[in-house]
Amino acid sequence: MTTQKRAAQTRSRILAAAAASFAEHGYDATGVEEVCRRAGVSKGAFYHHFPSKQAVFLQLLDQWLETLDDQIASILSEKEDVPAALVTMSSLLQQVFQAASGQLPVFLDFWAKAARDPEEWQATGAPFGHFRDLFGEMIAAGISTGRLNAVDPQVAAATLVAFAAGVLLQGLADPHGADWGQVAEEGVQLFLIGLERN
Amino acid sequence: MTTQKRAAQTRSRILAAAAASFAEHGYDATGVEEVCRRAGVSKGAFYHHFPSKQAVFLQLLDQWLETLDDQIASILSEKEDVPAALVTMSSLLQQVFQAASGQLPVFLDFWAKAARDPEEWQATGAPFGHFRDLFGEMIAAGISTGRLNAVDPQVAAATLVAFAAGVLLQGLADPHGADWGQVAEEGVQLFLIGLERN
Amino acid sequence: MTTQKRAAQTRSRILAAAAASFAEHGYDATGVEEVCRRAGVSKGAFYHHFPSKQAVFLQLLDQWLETLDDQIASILSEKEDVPAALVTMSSLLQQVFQAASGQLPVFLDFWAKAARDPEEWQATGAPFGHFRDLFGEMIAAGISTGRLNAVDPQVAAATLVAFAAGVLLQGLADPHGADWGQVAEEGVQLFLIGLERN
Amino acid sequence: MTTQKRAAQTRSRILAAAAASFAEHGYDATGVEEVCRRAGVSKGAFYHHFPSKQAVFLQLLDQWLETLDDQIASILSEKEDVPAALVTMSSLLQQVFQAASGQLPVFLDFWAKAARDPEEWQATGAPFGHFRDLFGEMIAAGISTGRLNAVDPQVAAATLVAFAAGVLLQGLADPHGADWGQVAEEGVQLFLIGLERN
DNA sequence: ACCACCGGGACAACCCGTTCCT
DNA sequence: AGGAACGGGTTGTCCCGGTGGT
Repeated sequence: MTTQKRAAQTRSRILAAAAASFAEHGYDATGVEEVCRRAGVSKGAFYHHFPSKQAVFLQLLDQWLETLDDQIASILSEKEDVPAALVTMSSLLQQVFQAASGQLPVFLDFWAKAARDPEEWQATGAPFGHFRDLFGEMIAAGISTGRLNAVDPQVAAATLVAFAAGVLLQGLADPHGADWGQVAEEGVQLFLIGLERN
Repeated sequence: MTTQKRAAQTRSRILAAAAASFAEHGYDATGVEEVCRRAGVSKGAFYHHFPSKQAVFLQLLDQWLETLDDQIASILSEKEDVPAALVTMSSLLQQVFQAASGQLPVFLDFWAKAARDPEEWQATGAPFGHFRDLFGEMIAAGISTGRLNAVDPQVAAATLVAFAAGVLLQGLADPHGADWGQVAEEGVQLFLIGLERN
Repeated sequence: MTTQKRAAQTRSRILAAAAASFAEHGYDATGVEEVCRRAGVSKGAFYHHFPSKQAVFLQLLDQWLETLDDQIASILSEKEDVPAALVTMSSLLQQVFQAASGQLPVFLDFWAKAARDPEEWQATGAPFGHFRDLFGEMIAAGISTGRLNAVDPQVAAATLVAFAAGVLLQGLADPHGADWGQVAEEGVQLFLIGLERN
Repeated sequence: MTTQKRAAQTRSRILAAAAASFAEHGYDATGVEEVCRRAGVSKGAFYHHFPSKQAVFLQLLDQWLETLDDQIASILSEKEDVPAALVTMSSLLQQVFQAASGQLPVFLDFWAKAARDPEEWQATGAPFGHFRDLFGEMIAAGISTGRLNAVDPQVAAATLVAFAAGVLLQGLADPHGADWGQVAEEGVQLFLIGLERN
């Protein structure tokens, strides 16, 4: 039993080390050796727990997506007023940006790979579509309660997600080029004007 | 003279080969050798014309940015009606997506690097900020002509650019996950409702 | 008792799995892991029963040599007519070739190592010399009974063994390059003409 | 020109170093790094001249086969008396064994690989069949001149080659187990008795 | 000036046989 | 007997400099 615990610990140390290294230099520029050094394990241990470097990459993404999913779901469940929930979302953007700011570039690495290899996309990228659905349901709910105009919920959701992704994208490469928190908030407001009934 | 022409041709063949290779496998996964093979030149020629692989990459980006800049500027100058110009923009998105769809992933490669290494890469990335300024000016003009509400032009511009970038981003990885052309068009419409006066 | 039986079973499963794997990919190209997977045991078990991969290899060779020894000895004891026994041998060649054809390449692996590293490997390889002695005795017997010419029994035996080994060797790499069964039989006949009295 | 000469030199130094290393430790146990160290070149140079370790292996085999081919062909052309030529061959065996004794184990490495992979066999092993044909023609010639009995030339040739290969094989692993020179000579004599007319 | 080839050497990911602890 | 951990070793690829010929 102790050995299993040790194994789990080793596993998570590798994951943590990989997360840090990937965030620092990017996926490609990070060698397995560095991850091992950082985790304090041998290469043998690394390849005992993971079949490849890519496997830990995808594993990390899975973890993060799950976390993000939980955060979003909790916001959606708390608020019953749809417009207010959307505004809350905009502040989530800021949180995401600050909390995971170090790890966000890793998403870019992944995205760049996924854009070229559809298989890789489906392996882990597909859950992203889930976000669109979540927003879509939220907006559909807003429409049915009469709080929002009768737009196509899917399109509106895609618009929203696109906006959020774009804000992150720009904030990533040019953190001080604008007040991205303000942009997130006011952008959503702008969007809401077109969406809200009257 | 002939020599110079040959040289220029070699240069551009290298650039074209690099563009194709980068688009196919990504910057990191593309070897100088492959570029040379594709361009039909030797490595000696490659390093005679460019100091490094990265230099080719940045050169390519410069070219594309310039092209994009021209396209946008021409749209902005033609239309004097700001809201209509914005809608036209949304169709530009589709054009960009279809025309340069193969080369868009390269932007991601670049962005991922720029997000990490401010020094080297951001020199070329800076022009992206220029787009925001262009939009900002356009919106400011719309406000002064009374066509748009008195919002902060910079924030509104950032919002629009973010939206555009986000649409591209999603369309890149998941081309069939939604009708991105429709999203682009209707998304802009949505924002316009909030922007337009009355 | 049950424990001992289980242990013996595990041992033989490892040996069988190793035999199959070695035959398939060769000694060097076969990993201990594969053998374990195939045998359905853990690496711990493997190294509990055998001190090293090489030990398994040598053990397998021992087994096979013993088997071969028995086969040859039984043929030699049955026939009292020496020339006839030799002809029977030639059919044994075919049997060997067909029955153990999968395992013959392993002998090559062994031979290649033994040719280089006299210390470790030759201990097991030595029994091969035993075959020559067996043949030598047989031929000496044939001479003393007057059935064979008075040749040097050792040299004649070495000649026959060399011929047999050579047929196997060629048949191994080029099974369809000739009818090796025919070659074995007629080759022995040819040598017999030189050996037989009158 | 000078650079081309240097390149050719580098190439042959790599081949020589590889030959020596392979002979010493065997193909598998020899690392590319060791070959490079021995040749005094970098890995870059190695992989500039050869696409893989296996490629230099096959190249070496080609060279050796060619040499052997020449030796055999010269013997065959000098002697017009077939039986005498065969006896001369038996002394060639000794020469081969002594001259190339260091490199012979490499043949075993190759043979072991070729026995498992038919493709590899055809790449370089096929020429071995050529030897059989050479002997076959020689024996056929002997038959037509009335010096040899009317045996199947192909079978007789295969027998001869098998004998030769077997002698080498045994001499390789057990150089002092017998006087292989004597075995070669007397074995051929024995064989000739069965072959020669009257 | 332009180009071609040769060469350098660091480093990549991955896998190996084996040991140790439970 | 199970399986986690070790760490050195494998081949092959990378980007780039240097040197000489056109």
